[in-house]
Amino acid sequence: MNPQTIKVACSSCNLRELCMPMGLNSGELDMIDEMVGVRRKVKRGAALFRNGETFTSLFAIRTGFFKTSIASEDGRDQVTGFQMAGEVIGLDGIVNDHHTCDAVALEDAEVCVMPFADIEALSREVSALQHHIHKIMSREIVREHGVMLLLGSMRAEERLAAFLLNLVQRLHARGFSQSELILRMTREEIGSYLGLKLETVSRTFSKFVEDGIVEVKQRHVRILETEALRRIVNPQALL
Amino acid sequence: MNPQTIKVACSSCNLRELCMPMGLNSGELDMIDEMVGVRRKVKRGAALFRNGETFTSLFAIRTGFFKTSIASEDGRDQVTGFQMAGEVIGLDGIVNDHHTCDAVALEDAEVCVMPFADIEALSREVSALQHHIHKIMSREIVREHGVMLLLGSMRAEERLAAFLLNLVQRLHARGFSQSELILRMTREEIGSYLGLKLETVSRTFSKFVEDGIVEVKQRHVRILETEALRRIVNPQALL
DNA sequence: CGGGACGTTGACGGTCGTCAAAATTAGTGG
DNA sequence: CCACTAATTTTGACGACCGTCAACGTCCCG
Repeated sequence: MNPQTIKVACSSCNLRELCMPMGLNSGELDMIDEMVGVRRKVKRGAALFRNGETFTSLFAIRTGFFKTSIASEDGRDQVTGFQMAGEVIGLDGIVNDHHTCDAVALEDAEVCVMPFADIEALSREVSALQHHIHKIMSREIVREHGVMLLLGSMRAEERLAAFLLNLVQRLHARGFSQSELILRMTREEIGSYLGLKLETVSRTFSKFVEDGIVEVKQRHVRILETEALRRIVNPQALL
Repeated sequence: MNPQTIKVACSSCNLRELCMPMGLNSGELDMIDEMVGVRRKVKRGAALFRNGETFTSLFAIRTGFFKTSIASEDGRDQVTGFQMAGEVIGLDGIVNDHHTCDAVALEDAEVCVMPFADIEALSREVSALQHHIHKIMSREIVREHGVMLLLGSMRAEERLAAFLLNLVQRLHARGFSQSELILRMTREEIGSYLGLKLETVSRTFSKFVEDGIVEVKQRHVRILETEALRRIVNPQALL
């Protein structure tokens, strides 16, 4: 059997609560199973889609870790997000029928391919799915507002602290440790996301280690003082 | 008649092509007219909605100019966008049924109130409307990617040049001049949006004036050298 | 075992933030 | 309509933060 077309029902997927609406009856679940046509495997370093490619589907991440990034005409690029299991990517492609960013796997990954035409058709039948899609898009808008706040008003230490807290919180929601994580991205990719140069990211990690807030061994990070990170993000909130 | 409940049909609104899907038959247009319940006037300085308020409706701007902003817990705030006629605001509220930002009118404004429950109901009937809503949300996501690029990788001059070009382009699409505009926001609000302090915004304007690229008289701006602004945004693209 | 990608650290400089003061404008009430 | 006050804008001086450039160290994969 072609590994690209393995079929596993959404109704029995353990990420169901992350990417699908709750409270559907079995008939509705069957329709969603049918809509999610195929799985696709993406090797580490490979692109799920690239800027300019025709948009046909949204992708729900089953396993693995992605970054999305855009490039300006003069070659600068900006990482716009890091996505993990249960999150949906490809929303940028809807408006103009082609993707406007690159989505690259940072570790071997598998995604569920959801043809957008099918999503829209099914949304007209199942209002819970319709509302779920709207929520996913709204959530992405709200997330980006938070990134704008970070990029627009925070200093390097605040940015990195906020980044670590956000990552570990999302990982914890998926059953991983609250205090330990493995970074799937390079210092340069972190820097691109946070609007910092890779040297500044490295220095800021070193500062946190000196202060006893985290332990860092390459990409393995152990958070020793979550509260200290919170205070760094929100210095005035103590007053 | 209560001015808050004046009714003017979408089908005869001259902003139709900006906020509504094209190619609807008259029956579909009637349904949309019915969904857009009321208009609402918002005085300059007043809020259309505020962070924490219950989300019920999206708003299409008929006249006027808005800013949206979020506040962090420690009092910093970040302008997340400036919106003008034909644009839709309130999308942030969908995900958690309450708004997560403030929308404040920067000049006297009038909006069309579109109850979101009605939008969803009608979207299930009219697939062109459904797709249009998806596009509006996707467009906002793509716009925010651009802001992230700006905040993450551009210097002050590049940010302000990109800001002016974006504003004048959107105004031109609404029939205004390609080279002249009136800023409806303060230097501080521009700075907040661009991740700069108001003094830096002011200094950068002065620099552009020295260089003969723009004329600035308070909030009135005349662009003398559009190409120079483009080169500032994309310095390397010339090579 | 070797080469290349990745990460760390140091020295230095530039950009932009901070603080301050003055100028100009806008808004308010008489 | 005008006077007065508050808000906004401009400009300067100075310094902090972070970017740049460079060298070195470490890890991973073939």
